[in-house]
Amino acid sequence: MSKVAVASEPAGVSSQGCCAPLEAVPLDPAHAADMAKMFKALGDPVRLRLLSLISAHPDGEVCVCDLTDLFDVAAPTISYHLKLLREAGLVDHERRGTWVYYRPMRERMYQLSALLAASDMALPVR
Amino acid sequence: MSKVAVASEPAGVSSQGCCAPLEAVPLDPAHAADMAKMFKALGDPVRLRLLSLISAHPDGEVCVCDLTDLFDVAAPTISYHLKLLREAGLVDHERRGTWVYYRPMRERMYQLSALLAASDMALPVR
DNA sequence: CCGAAAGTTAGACAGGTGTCAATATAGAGG
DNA sequence: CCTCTATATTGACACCTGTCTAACTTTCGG
Repeated sequence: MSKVAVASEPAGVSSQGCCAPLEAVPLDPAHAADMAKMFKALGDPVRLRLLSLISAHPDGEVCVCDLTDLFDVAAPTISYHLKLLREAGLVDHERRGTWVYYRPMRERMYQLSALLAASDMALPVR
Repeated sequence: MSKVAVASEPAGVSSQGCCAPLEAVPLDPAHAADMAKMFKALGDPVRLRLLSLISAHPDGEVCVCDLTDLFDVAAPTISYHLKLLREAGLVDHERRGTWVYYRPMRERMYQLSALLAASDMALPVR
C-alpha cells in the first residue's frame, strides 16, 4: 500500500481554515537526502556536461584525456567534478594503463528519472 | 572565459523545442546551464521534499501554511527555498487571501526526467 | 632506474549558500 | 484606521563550492 489514504479535501477556496491534512508525506527525509545528493551533483553545468558526455559515448565509457580538452577549466577541476559524480553514485571509473575511463551508472540515473516522472513524486512512502 | 554565455532566461517557460546535433555534442553548454539550474534547485533535501509535497498533494496545490510545520527550519527559510524552486521554474504560486498556494510545473519536471531517462542523455526530440 | 605523461590530491581563496532574527508587506476583520 | 495572521524580504554570519597552482602518484618507454 503505497500512498496512504490522503483524505482529499477540496479546499478549493480560502473559506475557513487553510487546506488539507497533508500527512501522507511522499518522500521521507532520509530518501530525500540521498536523492538530493545526486541532484546536487547534476546541479553544475560542468558536471552535467561531463555526465552527458560519458553517457552519450558510443563506447560506453570515456577516457578522461578526451574530456579535459572540451572544457575551459583546468585538469584538476575536471578531476574534482568527476570525483563528485563518483561520490554521488552517478559514474564508475577504472584505470587501464596510464589512462582512466569513466562509465555512467544508468540504474542510478534512471532512479532520478523515475522520481521526476512520477507525476506525484510519490514513490517511497513514509 | 569559461562560463558559457547563459543568456539568463530564468524560469523560462518554453523550453521544449530543443534537441541537438547530438552525434557530436550530446548536451550543448547553454542547454546544460539551463538544466543544471533546475537540478541545482533539487539538490537540497529541504527543497526536494518541498517539491515532493507540492507535487504529491491531491489538490494539485499546497498552502505554505501546511508546509512550514513539516520542517525543522524557520518560516523564512521555507520561504527562501520556495523562491529558489520558483526561480528554477519548477513551481508556480498564487496568492488567495491571506494564504499563498504553490503548484508544481510538471512540464519542467518531465523535461529533467526525460533527459535522465534517455540512456545516452540525448535531449528529447520535439 | 629515469624521466615523461595522465590523473589525483593538497592548499588557498573569492564567491555562493542556507539559516536565523528582525522587519516589512498584504489581506481579513473588526 | 488598527490589529492580527500569513509570507516575504533584509542583513548578518558560518560554512560550503568551484577554481587555480603546486606537488604527488601511477604507469609506460626506454
